[in-house]
Amino acid sequence: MSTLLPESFYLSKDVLHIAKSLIGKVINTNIEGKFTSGMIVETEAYRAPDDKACHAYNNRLTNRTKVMFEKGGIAYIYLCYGIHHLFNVVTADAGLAHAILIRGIEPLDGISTMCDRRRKSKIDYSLTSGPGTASLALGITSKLSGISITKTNSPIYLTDYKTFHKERIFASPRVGIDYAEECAKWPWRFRLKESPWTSKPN
DNA sequence: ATAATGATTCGCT
DNA sequence: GCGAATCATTATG
Repeated sequence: MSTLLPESFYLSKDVLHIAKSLIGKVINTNIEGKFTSGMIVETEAYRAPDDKACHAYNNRLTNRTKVMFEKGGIAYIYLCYGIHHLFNVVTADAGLAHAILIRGIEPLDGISTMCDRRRKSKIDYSLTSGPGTASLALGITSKLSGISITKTNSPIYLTDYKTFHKERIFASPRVGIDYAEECAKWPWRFRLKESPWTSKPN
């Protein structure tokens, strides 16, 4: 059996370290009576105040970003391009706006439910690769932003699963953040090497 | 109160 | 490869 990731997991280390550690962990969702889960294969770290790509750059505090300033172990979910609900894990102590975007998962349980939500008749590699589609397949919406992810009775929680050697985790620049100038080059995107469930290489 | 925009995806070429 | 879809969030008046 896999064990629940405790709150201390999100507080003990730097967000970059935790982003790497999340590769191989499992995200479980229990939403609208349906249980789904998948192994995380791709993440990106966002770290205020000096990361221009982070919504909370320079500790900008708004109604949306305030969730990131809370203590680690909760979900930060927001709508992008008016269509996609992107799921992030908040880390670090209260006052530090650090978060990790989940960009890709490998489906494990509830695959038929995920296909329904994605309006696909059968499973393929596009089912959960990419932050918007992964959230959709798992049933995650922005209404759930701010909830705890460290309780098994929560609609979203993470569990331990596999540990990969660091040689199998590939770091590269983040995508979709050209506006962030020099920060756009920082290798804060982490992928499981040779996993077909990640979005394509940069 | 209003207007601009984006941590994306999908369908067409 | 390119562009549209589509709306909460944000900054500004």
